[in-house]
Amino acid sequence: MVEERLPLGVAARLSRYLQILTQAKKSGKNTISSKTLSEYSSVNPTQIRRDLSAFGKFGKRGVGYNIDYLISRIKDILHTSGQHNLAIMGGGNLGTAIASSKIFADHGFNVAAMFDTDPAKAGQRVGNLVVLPVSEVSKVVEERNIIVGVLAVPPAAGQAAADALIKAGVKIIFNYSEALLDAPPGVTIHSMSPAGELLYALYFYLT
Amino acid sequence: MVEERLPLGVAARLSRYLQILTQAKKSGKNTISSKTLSEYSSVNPTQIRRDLSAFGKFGKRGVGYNIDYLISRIKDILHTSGQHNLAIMGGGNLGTAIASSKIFADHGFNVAAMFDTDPAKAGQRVGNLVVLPVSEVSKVVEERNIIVGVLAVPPAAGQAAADALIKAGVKIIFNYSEALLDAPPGVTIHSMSPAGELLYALYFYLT
DNA sequence: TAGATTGTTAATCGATTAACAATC
DNA sequence: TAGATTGTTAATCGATTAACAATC
Repeated sequence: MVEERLPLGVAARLSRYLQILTQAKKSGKNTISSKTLSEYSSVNPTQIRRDLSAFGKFGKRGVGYNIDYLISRIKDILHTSGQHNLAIMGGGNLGTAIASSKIFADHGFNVAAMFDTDPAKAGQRVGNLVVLPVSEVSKVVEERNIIVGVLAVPPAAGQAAADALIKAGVKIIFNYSEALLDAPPGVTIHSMSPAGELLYALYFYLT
Repeated sequence: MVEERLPLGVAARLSRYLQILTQAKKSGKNTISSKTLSEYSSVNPTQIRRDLSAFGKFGKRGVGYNIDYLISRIKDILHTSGQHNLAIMGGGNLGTAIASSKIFADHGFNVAAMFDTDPAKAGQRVGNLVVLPVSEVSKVVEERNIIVGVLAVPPAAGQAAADALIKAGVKIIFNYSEALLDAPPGVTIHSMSPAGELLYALYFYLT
């Protein structure tokens, strides 16, 4: 079997299916149809069947897809079965909310460190974590093998926080702030854009 | 000029441009090129020029696009110039973070109410807001003309929170929890999926 | 057997990209 | 004038959709 990088759209959709399947499993389901998956993902059911059947016959006609099996197959396709460590920049409400939720843990992402520029916050506990000063980013990122940095800081502090992570060797920056960030080649910036998505949803409501 | 609903992709991209332009303006820029917009949006520059030129000649050759002008043109196209009220369900860390940020305010969304199921939280202040009990959702949604509900609750409480909003007449649910939600026709559920997006970013890092 | 749902085809539509003349 | 960037074309590729036989 030839290993080629998936088209952007396919990788994005498979990631989305994986997230939905993980939740569906939690709610006690064992199988799921392309129709149900379509309702939760806003992807056309034919498209879903096409995406999956490109890699093998994963489903059972008349029944649907076995959730556990489909999760393991998609993880294989995306090469994302492992555990990965991430660091959160910002120990405020947002950083605390992210650290406390299982949203990343469910997919093998371990919150391995939390940093804050405020000296008064250093040493405070947030769940199992102790907030560290930004001066320790480089050391900790290397020691704990952190490849993903999550920005949960005010927009004005976004670029500085990103720079500290990048300098330390982090390769993927997940930006929860609305700041526009610059990064060198080889570093991926992924910005959440809730306001943009809300504008989009509103457009279809208004028209 | 014929008023037709935009294709999904076009509306999504225009919303994204609008969000980036709003940030770029804040950083003091007056003009922006399709190349720069491309770097921040991950949309091909030719695609951006095509999206915009479908509605008129908004740019200046050799210079780029005037940011203020482009913002006002895109708002016209998306019919999103007005002010809209939203309610946040959940007065925890996430709800507080959303209420405190300007991420929605920049785009004309006003956080008009915050609710929590915890009676101990009712009456507490979060910024300019007073946390209200869930029993008041229907009354407040009507009084304050709220059309968007933002879910910032634990996954197990997601469906109940959504149901309360929908019953009250909210038409757009913006889901920050990882819960899978069911909604009747006419109600749009828009779920954030940070874990899914992170899996996607990781795939391209690993391959 | 009857009902449901997959896997697959075929046709259409929108997205992507390179290239370049027009023009600021 | 020189450099930069838009607006636009043309060609290719991927997404979308309806439809339906296969089969659980």
